[in-house]
Amino acid sequence: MEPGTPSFYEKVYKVVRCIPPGQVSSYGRIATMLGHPNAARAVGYALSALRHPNQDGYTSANVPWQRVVNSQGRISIRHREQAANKQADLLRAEGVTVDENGRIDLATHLWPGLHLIELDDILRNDPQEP
DNA sequence: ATGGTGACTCGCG
DNA sequence: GCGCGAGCCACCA
Repeated sequence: MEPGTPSFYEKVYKVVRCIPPGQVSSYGRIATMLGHPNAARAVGYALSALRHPNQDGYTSANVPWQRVVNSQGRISIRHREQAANKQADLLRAEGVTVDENGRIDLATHLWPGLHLIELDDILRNDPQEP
C-alpha cells in the first residue's frame, strides 16, 4: 500500500493516543470507531504488539496503552501479571480509580471518543508522528 | 494459501 | 456475577 496509508495497527495507535489522561476506552469501542465493530481482538493484539519494535516507531512509551480496558471496565491482560499491575499503576497515577480486582468505573472515566470529522483528521495526518 | 494466536464481546445458563 | 462457547479480525509462520 502507499506510504501514507496507515495499517490497522497504526490507526489503533493514533486513536489511542487521543485518549486524555484520566480517561479510558475499550477495545471494542476503538474497533467500532475504526469501522470494524467486531475487531476488538485485533485491537488488543495491536496494543500487545507495542512491546515489540515496529518500523513506525510506536512504542509503549508513546502510546497510552494503559487507557484501554475491556468492555466490562476491567484490566484484560491475562498471562502477564507484571504488565497488568503496571497498567493499574499507570492508571492510578493519572487519577483513575482501579480497585484490587482491576475494575474501573466506566461511568466515571469512559472516554466519549472521537467524532467522524476528528477521526478522519487524525488518521490522515497526525502532527505528532512518533 | 492456510491455520494458529490473542491485552475481545456478546449471549446463555 | 461467573464460566463457556461461538463469532470475528489482523498478523505471522
